[in-house]
Formats: sequence, structure tokens, C-alpha cells
Amino acid sequence: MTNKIKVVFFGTPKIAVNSLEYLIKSEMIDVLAVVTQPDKPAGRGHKLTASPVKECAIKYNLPVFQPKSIRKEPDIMDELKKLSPDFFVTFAFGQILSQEVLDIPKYETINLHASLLPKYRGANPLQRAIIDGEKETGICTMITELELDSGDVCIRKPIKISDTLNDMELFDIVSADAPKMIEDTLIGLLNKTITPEKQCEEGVCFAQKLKKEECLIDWQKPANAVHNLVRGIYKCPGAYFMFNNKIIKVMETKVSAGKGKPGDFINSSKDGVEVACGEGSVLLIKVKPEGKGEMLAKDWYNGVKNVIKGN
RNA sequence: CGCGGGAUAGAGCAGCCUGGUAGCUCGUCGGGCUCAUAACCCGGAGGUCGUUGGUUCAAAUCCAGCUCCCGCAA
Repeated sequence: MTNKIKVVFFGTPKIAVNSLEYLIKSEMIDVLAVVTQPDKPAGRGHKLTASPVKECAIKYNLPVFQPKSIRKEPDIMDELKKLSPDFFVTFAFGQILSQEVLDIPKYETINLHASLLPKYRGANPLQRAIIDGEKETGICTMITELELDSGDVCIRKPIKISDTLNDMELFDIVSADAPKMIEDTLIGLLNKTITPEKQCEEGVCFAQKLKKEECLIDWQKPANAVHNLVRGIYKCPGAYFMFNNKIIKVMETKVSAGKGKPGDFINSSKDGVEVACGEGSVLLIKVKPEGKGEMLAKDWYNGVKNVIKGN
């Protein structure tokens, strides 16, 4: 191949930025344009904020399209057609495509999904895998079809989940490994060295979107379930419990074997504060109380135990 | 103009409403107990109370401005 592969990149959050940047710099690939979610009010003060992917696109002077819903905006589809792309690449774009969109590129639309398909199709695959206590997850590239994450798989790469890995670390791994996989997939499809494989329908399961209620720690659950929740949603939005009507986010824990009434503080040492669970106990190591910065659990407890005594 | 919490010793907090001696839990240092200890006992050091101005005989405390940190929501 002498010509570069012409690609339009669809993505939104930070996890996809690394991939976009890699493709832009790739010798084999020419990124024609970037499609991302519209700017939204975000952060304190609700300032209008561009998506990380848009920031990156601007940095490299790429055309940016920001449809509210790509399916319903023929103007943007026309623009994309005019670019006559070979492939569309989607990575955490956040909008559902239509067949009309999928038909635009000369070859295919490929999607990158951070799970070992057919497991964990859908919204929060990384976090769900950790919360469920999976020992392994992964990344797949696939041919995009209309049905959610159901397309034929091009490349799959497993990732081990250790007992202490949290979602932020897993995000970093995916962010780092994804770019090369996308490039290899594009080249492989073009040279026909990759044959997409159908997903086995038996193992299908979906990663449900995280609900707010799930982030409240249920001390009745076994210690390892609590631990998995904490590390599964460490980065966002964070597992928490209520104390004195304040939200106390739990940032880091360790499974322990103490016994007691679930939810009670049963021990405090220089290592942390031990809380009894339905089965075993967890040692709180780092917490982040509402309105405060992250701190060691033992420090937090030092302050708070006076207040309890005072009452 | 989205809503809200916070800044006091190395750490985490109380004190503020109702102005008047800088307090608690830790850590740290010294000593003691102990076979020993992260446990226990005794003692010490360590703070211009975020910053600037105002009110007052007197401000951590009341008033105004400023800086920085964080939670919700999106």
C-alpha cells in the first residue's frame, strides 16, 4: 500500500485521546476528521467544556464535527461522505450510529471495546469486570454493526486483573494498548490478514450503566465484594458510605478477616481503620470526606472519633 | 451567574453562633514499664488560626474583599 488509510475518528472521553494521537502520527494512517460529542456545561460553575478528544483534534488542526445525534444530522453525514474515508473508527463515542452512517466509509466501521467480547457489552465494561471480581478482561476491536457491541471480532487482547488493580489503572492500560490495536486492525483488514470472527452468542452479557445507588457501600456484603466495588469505581464516581450525614468516599481498601456487626469500626491502627462486613472485614486505607481532600483513613478517624465522643 | 463544604502545630479535627488564657486524637522527641511491642504510663517541643483590610479596649471568633482545595450536579 502506498496510499495512507483514510480514517475518520469518533470518540469523546480521555481514554480515547491516546489512540487518536497515535493514529494522527501514524505513517500508515491519515486522520481526515474527528467526530465528538458537543461541548457541554461541566465542572464547577457549569462552564462549557470541550471533550478531551476535541481538544486533541484542535491541537492537530483537524476538522471537528459535533453532532447532537449523528443519525439525525444529514448535513454532517454529507460532509463525512465528501471526505471519502476508507474506515470509520469509533472508540467511546457515546452515540449510537445508524446504518446510513455505517455505509459511508469505503470499507468498514471498526469499534474498540474494552472487554473480552461477548462478555460485558455496553456502557461500563472495565468497571463492571472489576466489580464482578473478574480475574481477566481485555480489549477487542470489531466490525461495528447496528446491534450494540455485537460485531465480528478482529483482534482481541486479554488483560489480567490483579486483586489490587483499580479502574484508573485499567483505564491507563487500555488507553496505552488500544492505539496499536486499532492500527493493526485497519491494516489487517485492508490486507486481509485479519479474518473477523463471529462472537459466540452463549457468553453474551452486558455491562449495565452504573447507578448512583450502587456506589453506596453495603456493609452486609462480603468483604471482597466491597473491596471490588471500591477499586472498580475508584476514579469515577467513587464508592462511599455515609457518616454524620456526610459522604465519605473510600479510595483504597484491603480485605481483612475481622469480625463484627457489619458497618461497625472494629479496629484502628497505623495501617487504617477496619470495618466489619457481612463476611470478613475491610481495612480502609484512604478515604475522601465530602468537602475535603484525600487522606489516610487513620487520620480521618483521628479527627472524627473526638466528635463522636463529644456527642 | 447551577448548588454546597472547607483552610487552626507534621496529619486529622474541635473551638466561631454568644469576641477575652490555643484544645482533642495522632505523629514526633525524651523518660518509664515490659522478654518484647505498633500496647500501656509520665514528660517536652511544635501554631503570625489561608491572605488583605474593617469594626472593637480586645478578633481564630463579627463584617467585606482576595487566593487556594474539595463534594454534588452535568
